[in-house]
Amino acid sequence: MNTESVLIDQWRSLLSEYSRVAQELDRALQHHHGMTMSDYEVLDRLVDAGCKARAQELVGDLHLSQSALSRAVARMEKCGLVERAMCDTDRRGVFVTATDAGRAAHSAARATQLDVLKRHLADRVPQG
Amino acid sequence: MNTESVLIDQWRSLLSEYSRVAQELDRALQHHHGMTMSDYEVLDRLVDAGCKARAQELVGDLHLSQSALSRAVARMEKCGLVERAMCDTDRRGVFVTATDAGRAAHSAARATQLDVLKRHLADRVPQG
DNA sequence: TCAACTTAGATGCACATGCATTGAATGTCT
DNA sequence: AGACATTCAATGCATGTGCATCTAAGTTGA
Repeated sequence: MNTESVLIDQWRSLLSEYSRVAQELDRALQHHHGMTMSDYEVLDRLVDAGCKARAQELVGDLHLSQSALSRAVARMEKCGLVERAMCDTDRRGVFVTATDAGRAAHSAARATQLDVLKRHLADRVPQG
Repeated sequence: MNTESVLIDQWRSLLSEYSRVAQELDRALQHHHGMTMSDYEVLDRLVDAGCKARAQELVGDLHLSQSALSRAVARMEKCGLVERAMCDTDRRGVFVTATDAGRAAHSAARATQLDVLKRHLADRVPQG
């Protein structure tokens, strides 16, 4: 049996599709919102979590290393999209909260994301 | 209808699976062969093309920018995996050829790749 | 209480990437 | 032939990333 070439084909497909969409998405987000795909992911999870979350929680949900998250938050803080706050119960921890501007940016970026996905995931067959 | 959340779910799945596999793959290739995932991709396409190809052709098949390819080839040349040669018919062009060491490295790295894919794509349902 | 260990997050560092530009070679049009 | 545009590949630059490390804070155990 041909398990190996099937695996490789699967991987190549996955890689291809990811690369295609990610490139468009990154470009669009960068161009329209000055935001990385990672930045948007962070903002998105943050909003999902009620616009306030421990950095630690976010790391678990994202495909980013701890240091990458730290810098993403720093970037976004500099842009006024989020704020960092001490955590009372554990002063090692950091609460990240989305500002009004952050929520607005998220909303706008989400529209951009959907637009890109519509154009570049359209040919995907939904899996049974 | 709920097209939008379906799209987003699809994208999140794609991103998740890609990230998981890519991370393992990158780590394994780096650790065992001192090679980037991109380096391996380049070497792989090169072997597919008969161990000799124009840089230009490679760019088309890969998910890399022209500059990234240029540097990947430079890296691999420094490691003795490939060689660059003038192209007679178009002296702007560059032929990239896999050396013996390059072919050996490809073969070894391919085994590593398959190992990772077996362990991390195993739960994928093959599509129709 | 004090020492050893663990955990949260920031940062120095090396490095891969994309964009824009450069320089050379080729093509095209008059 | 000569001027202008296009293409190939390399490179300066800015930036995002992971790894290893650091500091501060919390935890555990004697």
